Amino acid sequence: MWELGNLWTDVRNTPMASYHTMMHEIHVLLVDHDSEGLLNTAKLLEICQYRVMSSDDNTHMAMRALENGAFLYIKKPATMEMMRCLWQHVLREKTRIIRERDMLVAANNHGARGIEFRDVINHHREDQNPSNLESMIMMKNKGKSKKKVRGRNEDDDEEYDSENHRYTINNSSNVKRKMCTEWTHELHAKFMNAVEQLGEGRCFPKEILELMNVPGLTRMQVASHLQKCRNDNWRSPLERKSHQAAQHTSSDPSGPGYKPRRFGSKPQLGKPRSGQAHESNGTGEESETHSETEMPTNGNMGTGPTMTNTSHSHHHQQHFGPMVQPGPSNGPPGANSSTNPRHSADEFFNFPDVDCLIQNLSGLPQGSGLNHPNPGPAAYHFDPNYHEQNSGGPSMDTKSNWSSETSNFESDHSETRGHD
DNA sequence: CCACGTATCT
DNA sequence: TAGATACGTG
Repeated sequence: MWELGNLWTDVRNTPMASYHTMMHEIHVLLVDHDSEGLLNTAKLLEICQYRVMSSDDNTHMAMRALENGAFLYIKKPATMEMMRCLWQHVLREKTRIIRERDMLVAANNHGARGIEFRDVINHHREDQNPSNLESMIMMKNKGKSKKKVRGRNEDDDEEYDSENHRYTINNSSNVKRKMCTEWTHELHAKFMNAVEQLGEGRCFPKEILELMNVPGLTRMQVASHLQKCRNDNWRSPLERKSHQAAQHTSSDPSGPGYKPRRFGSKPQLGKPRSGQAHESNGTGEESETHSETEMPTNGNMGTGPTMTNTSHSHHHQQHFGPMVQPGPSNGPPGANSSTNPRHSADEFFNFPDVDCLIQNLSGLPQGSGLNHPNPGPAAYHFDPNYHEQNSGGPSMDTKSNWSSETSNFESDHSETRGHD
């Protein structure tokens, strides 16, 4: 937790960014159906010298901000204490973003590609009517998440989880958010590449994760994605964008409920636990097919195309290399406006003085590009056209891949999983 | 305890 | 819906 007192002092002593200036750069968008509450909150914020952009008809703006990753969402009643602490969240968030981007950039320099994140708010609350919102603080945000196991009903207050980046503002009005990775085209391509390397009969989350070598990505996430892909429940962002993508493979033999399993997944049985017996391992992995106990879905395997290839035979040499980047690398905030058209909401996310402050306090480079929602080479993409730009790019037939290539239990990967 | 697959949640 | 999480199993 940041120490308010120290920071407060630091901020005020900071020559490069006066407190007043900094606060004025923190834009706060208020959305509240209760005009009185709106006024009250606005008043609090203004007392604290934030720049308040409240407007009774700012629904559109609110939505744009949300779409672009607003990250603080505060419920009423807002208190002065909360207002006074808001700026810390801005700084913290920005600092974190810088650090994470640095990490990702470093990783990129080593050939590894970070993952793209988006805010769950953005994901789940698109349909949310602004009138339901109490009030919110809109700020740019993208970051990484890490799982946090919680009880199901555990919905009440939570402390700040440094790994999860969830916040709780003391007086029970908790400001929490949840991040989730987005399986982009590129990320999925890596996933598929790993799957193919492993062989479709024996792709396990852990192995996939290791092969993917994507910083920040967790096994759980890979497992989740694997599940979706196995059940053919995943659509690439492009497909999603292109309007549900026409159901694609509806020409299935088994009828409407037909859901071919991918990658030859075999729950439990197919999984040769490291040291474990892994009965009938060796070559004939299909032997498990009948020994199968409770996976009716496996019947689908038979219906599938039944590729006999090994992973190598159809190894698509997909170039994950130069990930499509929206614009010229690291251009100054407005420089690449041609490729990165600004949104109206962008103006919320521009805090030059805050960056300055961060630089002072943390020693982080100022050229970190935080001024712009679409910073460039890192994995944070705000550009809504980003995927569209990709679409023209390397046409990796990821989806069709799965459709055509089903599991292969006959693959002769003698190499079992070598660890654990 | 770890990793997995599946079910369920958000 | 997509992705995260819960949960039971080996």
